[in-house]
Amino acid sequence: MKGKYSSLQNDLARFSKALSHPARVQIMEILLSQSCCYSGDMATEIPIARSTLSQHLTELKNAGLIDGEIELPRIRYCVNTENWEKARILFLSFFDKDISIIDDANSCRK
Amino acid sequence: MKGKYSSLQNDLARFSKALSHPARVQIMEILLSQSCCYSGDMATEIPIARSTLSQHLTELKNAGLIDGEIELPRIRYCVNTENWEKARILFLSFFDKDISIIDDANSCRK
DNA sequence: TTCGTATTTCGCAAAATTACGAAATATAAA
DNA sequence: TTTATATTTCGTAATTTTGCGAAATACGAA
Repeated sequence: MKGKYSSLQNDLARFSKALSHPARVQIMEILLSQSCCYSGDMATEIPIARSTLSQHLTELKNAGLIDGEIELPRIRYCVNTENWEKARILFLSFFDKDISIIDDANSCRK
Repeated sequence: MKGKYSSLQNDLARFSKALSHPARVQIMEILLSQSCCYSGDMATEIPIARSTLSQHLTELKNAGLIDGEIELPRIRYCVNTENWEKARILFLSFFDKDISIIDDANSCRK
């Protein structure tokens, strides 16, 4: 009782925080729908300044949900599939107590 | 092209924000596991001051995820099942995107 | 009425978030 | 070397979040 939060609670909160801004939701939707994307291409779709977009990309990167590969002068952003799957499992088990999907995911993992 | 965010994006961000703190994740877990709960009972499990807990409960209430029924001097909190289902559907559809797209992403990676 | 209980609201402070434009960075192309 | 391009980092500001303890609130019981 009254101990620290569990690591699952912290992980779910961390991923939730990463998705707690509509710009970041849109970024993930773009990356999920078209494999990879450059920051500039997203900037034409998302209604914020490029420097602000860059900050949101950094936050998603820090949360582990995306990776950025440098192809100067551009940077190619992609979903980090391993952590995306981790987040997916966390949210599915949080919202849907039917565990079968999670067991499948675990059995496919590495 | 650079329009406002869609209502689905805003809704998902709003629910994500509600779950973006481990205390609020724990609150939802408690309420989901035992239908309803009094603030004081949660206070014995969650490692924050009662006044801070009250703030988190208010945030979850504002996000629509929980309701509070007054039974003075206590308040009985319950999951708002309608909005919980709404959030559940949003998250499930967000995370259930076709994974093959992600495989494409890997195959096109330099 | 007074006391006890449960919870919130208030007042405050520290820290984080969000946002923008300007400047810096790093490379390829001319 | 100079120029163009894509993106980030810097500097700054406004707002929000998180946290606590003290005080307020509302009721039932003594």
